[in-house]
Amino acid sequence: MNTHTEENYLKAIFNLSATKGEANVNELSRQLDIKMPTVNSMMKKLSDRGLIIYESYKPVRLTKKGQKEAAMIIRKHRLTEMYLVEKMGFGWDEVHDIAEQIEHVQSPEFFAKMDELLGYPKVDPHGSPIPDRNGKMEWTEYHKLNECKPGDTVIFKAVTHSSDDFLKFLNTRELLLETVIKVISIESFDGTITVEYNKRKQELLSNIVCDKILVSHKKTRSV
Amino acid sequence: MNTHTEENYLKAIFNLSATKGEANVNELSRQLDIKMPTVNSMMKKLSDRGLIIYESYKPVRLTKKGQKEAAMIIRKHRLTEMYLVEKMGFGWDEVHDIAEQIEHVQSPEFFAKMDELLGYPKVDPHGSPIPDRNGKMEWTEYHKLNECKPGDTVIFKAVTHSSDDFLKFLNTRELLLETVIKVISIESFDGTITVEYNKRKQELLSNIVCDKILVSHKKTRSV
DNA sequence: ATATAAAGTTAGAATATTCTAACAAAATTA
DNA sequence: TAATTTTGTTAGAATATTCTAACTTTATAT
Ligand SMILES: [Mn+2]
Ligand SMILES: [Mn+2]
Ligand SMILES: [Mn+2]
Ligand SMILES: [Mn+2]
Repeated sequence: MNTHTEENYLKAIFNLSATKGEANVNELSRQLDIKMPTVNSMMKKLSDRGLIIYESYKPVRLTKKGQKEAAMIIRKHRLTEMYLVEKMGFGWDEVHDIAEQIEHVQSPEFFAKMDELLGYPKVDPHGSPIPDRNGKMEWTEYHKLNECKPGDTVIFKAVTHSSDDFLKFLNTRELLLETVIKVISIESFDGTITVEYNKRKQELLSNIVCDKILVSHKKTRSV
Repeated sequence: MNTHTEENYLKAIFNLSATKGEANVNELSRQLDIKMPTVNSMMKKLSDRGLIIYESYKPVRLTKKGQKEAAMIIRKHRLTEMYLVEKMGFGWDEVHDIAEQIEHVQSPEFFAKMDELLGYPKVDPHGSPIPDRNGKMEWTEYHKLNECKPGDTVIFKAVTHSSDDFLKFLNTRELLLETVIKVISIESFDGTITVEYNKRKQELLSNIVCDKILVSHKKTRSV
């Protein structure tokens, strides 16, 4: 079994890899708030343990084994977040820090029970996919809201960053997952987007905010 | 804040103190499965931190501060056990190991929510009292089943030891908390007790089992 | 192509937690 | 009381995780 610490490194590598397929020491250092030499040592250790591929001066990649173990921690994290929101009544902006701790609990039964009580959810409260027991997860191809065109009607499906502040901001604007959003216009000089949703008209969202919002295009899908 | 490790020591001291009011190094060593010299070092550390009173060759006692902090961990442990049983459907024999881990979660909101969802319970699934937010707990005076006399009719209120094995044994005998038990006879040579409860007649319980069962005498209480 | 900056590494040290071996004190037994 | 057992302590070492300081390699900018 991995220690609490090793699990946090694996998870960070997994998350950084999500976009680029690899993670470098410098980014891990920032992400984990741990100095580079410390990260460097841990990379050697994880490499020795067969969890990552590591060669000096190169970015690290998870091995099959590392991938699987990281996915299981992410799975526990996201199941926990979902449980906290759906079964305990927390807001989506309140669950990350708690899940950050509970993800390390060693008890397959505990997470199996959560999964069951939740009805085997596929996504967490932030729209991120929950890996299944085998570490597989379905990535639906979403678009960033700041890449949509005026006239597009889209559905809010996920956030790419889930800091408390950002989520609380979305709360104040009534912007929840599954909200149908119509893109009205985009300012050419700063990318500010004007949208409509629910009963709100002429709502302004900065480009930075829209960069963190993932949407699917509203289309009638043949079932 | 205390580390995970320090919390486990505090809890062990608290539990051992429950009976004698103090704990010695040797017992702590056995309880925690940590060698005596290690426990000895930790006693110095906890003493330096003002959590216990410690003098060489003497048993340790919790200070006010240590008492309070230990009680808060016990509170989190017992609330968790209650939540797992009442809200997630686990058996009373399945929750200790999970609670042992979740008790270390740092999130007042998380435990406050559990408490609220449970309706502010006073006891855990094993009949042990749950300390309140101030660390106070109500100890009802129960009797051991092996100290009852033939003819007594009592109510099963708590277990003093909650190992999986023991609780599973009680499950197989349909012995749950609140069961009304009638003491029929006690063998003088080995203390084996014959009892009746539910629809079971002439049920035999060893003295060792009865030593771990706490009961209250069934009496009409004026309300 | 240099020079500068950024990223990565090595060396050495600190803290936390644990252990074994050896010794000392206290309690129990004879 | 003296011998023995149990309990407790000290010393010294190992592992895990982290840091700072100094150095090296790679990437970027002039
Ligand atoms: Mn999260
Ligand atoms: Mn974590
Ligand atoms: Mn317990
Ligand atoms: Mn614990």
